[in-house]
Amino acid sequence: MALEHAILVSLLEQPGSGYELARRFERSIGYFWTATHQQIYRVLKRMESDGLLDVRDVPQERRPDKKEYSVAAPGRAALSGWLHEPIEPESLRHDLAVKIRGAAFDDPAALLHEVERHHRVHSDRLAHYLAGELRDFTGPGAPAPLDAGQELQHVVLRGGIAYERMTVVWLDDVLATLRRLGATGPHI
Amino acid sequence: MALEHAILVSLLEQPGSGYELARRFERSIGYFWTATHQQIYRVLKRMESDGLLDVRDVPQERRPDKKEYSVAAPGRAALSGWLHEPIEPESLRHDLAVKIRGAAFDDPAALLHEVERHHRVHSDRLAHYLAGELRDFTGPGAPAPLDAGQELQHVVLRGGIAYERMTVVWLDDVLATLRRLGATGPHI
DNA sequence: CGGTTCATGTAACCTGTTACATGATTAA
DNA sequence: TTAATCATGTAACAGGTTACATGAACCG
Repeated sequence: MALEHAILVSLLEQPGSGYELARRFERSIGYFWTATHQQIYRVLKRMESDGLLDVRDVPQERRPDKKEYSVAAPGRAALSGWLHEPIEPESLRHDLAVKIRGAAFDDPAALLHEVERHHRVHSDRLAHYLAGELRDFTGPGAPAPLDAGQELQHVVLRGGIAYERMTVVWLDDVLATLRRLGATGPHI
Repeated sequence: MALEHAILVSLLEQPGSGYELARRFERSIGYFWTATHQQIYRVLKRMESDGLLDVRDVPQERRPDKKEYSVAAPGRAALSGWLHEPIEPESLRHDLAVKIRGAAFDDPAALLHEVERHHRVHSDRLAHYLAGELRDFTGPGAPAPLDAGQELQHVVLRGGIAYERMTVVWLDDVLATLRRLGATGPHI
């Protein structure tokens, strides 16, 4: 149930509404955990009724009112407990790899456009992460020295950067392989 | 519904029983898509009743009989259709990154053992993939030249190798960061 | 007048996980 | 005789996805 924990971390970093959380899950924390607003509202409700979160109604002018959630003491304890439990190292879930192996039973060259599209998406993400790193951690406007929370956010971002960089290089390899197969020969 | 497609690819590569598929999902195809036997049996049953697969009862001596599944024409068509559809580039789902960011609100040093454990698991996977590459693709006993299917399996395996290598390097970075924070200072 | 942003939700469905269950054979 | 391997499944539950729904404000 890592979504709960991701929400606890995000609300500890900064209290906010379901809507705001949904947007954070599109960037920042969303770099390594995704969730839709439907999921978030459902889980927030449960966490509140379980006493992990506090809610505060915030009336706003010219905007709909919002509910601002923050972490209650039992929520903090739950997070701490989870942090001390071991978790399973993740395994990949990679549709594109399934497609690439499946291409042996179809036309490998037909995958070229798809792989090129993924290549563009990952290149864009890489550029976006690098811009964020410059803005928040390594650029002239960034705080120095960083506090522990910022150091940890930075090392997680470096992981995202390493992942995207590795993926772009691998997709180049995939493209070269598909082109070679398309050029030299027939398929099954 | 990528599990269906992963099963189609695996059964095209080699027909087999639910049990055999479950074991393949622990290695080979499991490097980039995981599934348990319960899931596999459920999906096989559905795919068979949808006409995507053929079943053949195979009586065995000194072993329980098994059901050998193979891909029927509509299954092959379904795979081909999926191969020509675009899919969303994946996003990461990485609990460990959630934990690392969460460590700012707990004791960063307490995560050291957990991260070291993940480091060992990924190092082992890397060694395992490299051994497989040598055995199946680059070593003296490997077929040469490779056919299209083998080339594609190899490029997917190279992706797994790149992923594990990147992860091990990143976890070194995480360990150094956690040690630095533990050494220098108090936390929130 | 139409699209985007802010803000919240319900309902149905599909997928994935965990626990339980059976039963034969083979190796230590 | 105990554990592991081969082989198949059911049931309950948790988690994730997709579609539908509402409504104000603001920008062009």
